[in-house]
Amino acid sequence: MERQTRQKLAVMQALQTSGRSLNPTELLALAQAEVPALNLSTVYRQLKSLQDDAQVLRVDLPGQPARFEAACQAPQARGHAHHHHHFHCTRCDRVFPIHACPGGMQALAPAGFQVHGHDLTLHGLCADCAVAA
Amino acid sequence: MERQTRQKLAVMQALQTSGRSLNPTELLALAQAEVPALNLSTVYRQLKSLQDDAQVLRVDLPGQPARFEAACQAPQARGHAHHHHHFHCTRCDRVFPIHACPGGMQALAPAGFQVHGHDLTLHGLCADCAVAA
DNA sequence: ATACTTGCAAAACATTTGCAGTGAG
DNA sequence: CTCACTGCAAATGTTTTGCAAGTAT
Repeated sequence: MERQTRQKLAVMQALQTSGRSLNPTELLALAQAEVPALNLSTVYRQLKSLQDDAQVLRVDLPGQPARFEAACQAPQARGHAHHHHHFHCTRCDRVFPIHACPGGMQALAPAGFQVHGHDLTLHGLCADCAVAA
Repeated sequence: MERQTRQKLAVMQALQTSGRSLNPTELLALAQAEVPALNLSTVYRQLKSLQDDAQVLRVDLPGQPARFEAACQAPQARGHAHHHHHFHCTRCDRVFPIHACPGGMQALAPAGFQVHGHDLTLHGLCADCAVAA
């Protein structure tokens, strides 16, 4: 049986309030506003549990430590999350969701290969940083 | 001045002979056939040096430790490597190069964002594993 | 000879786990 | 009152670094 704790609440709220992908250390700092004694191990454990509940999504960008984001509110059919990609700003290091996909992935693979999924990450400047640069 | 050592030779040869992407530990095992006392630190140091020489490319798949591959022989104009992507077989865990690209990335980004590059990874079964499954 | 490289051990990160004490149901 | 959850410390896995000894040039 899964219990409702202050720690779990704090992690989920920090994720929802921020509105973007956070790494566990950033998340710890934010959630400690709510529960000062919160421990990094607990953040990791709650992230795992929240992923199982489909309340949190893990975001893995190539060559970077994992980040986590609050799952989209609208419940998708049969529990799988909305297919999306990410934009990584090389200047401010923030990550933004991209709700579009080029498609046609099977055509890129060599003959005989079966494509079951894909990950796409765009790199560049976000709107804020493009203005600042 | 950069020196020519048995260790550097062994790392480069292991990478070229294998013909695929290897992680530093796999690479160490292979290169130790040539230089038994070879140390993992040296593998990492040589990989860094070979990347600077553009003889080796780093392959970062989301959520996985880094792998490395021998750079394509044909020298590209102005020293930048041939743009390519990767296919990751979820059964045998091998990684294959994909020399195609869907393109049209700028169109996926929100207004005001500048796309400077992208990474694409396909997941599924390679030809060998598709037959076996 | 000079100074770049190596091997080893230890440090630096990211993440996980064992365990005894705490607290939600 | 129970048992899942927490905090802490220690372990794990990957990559980096300090340093004294080795070796290309």
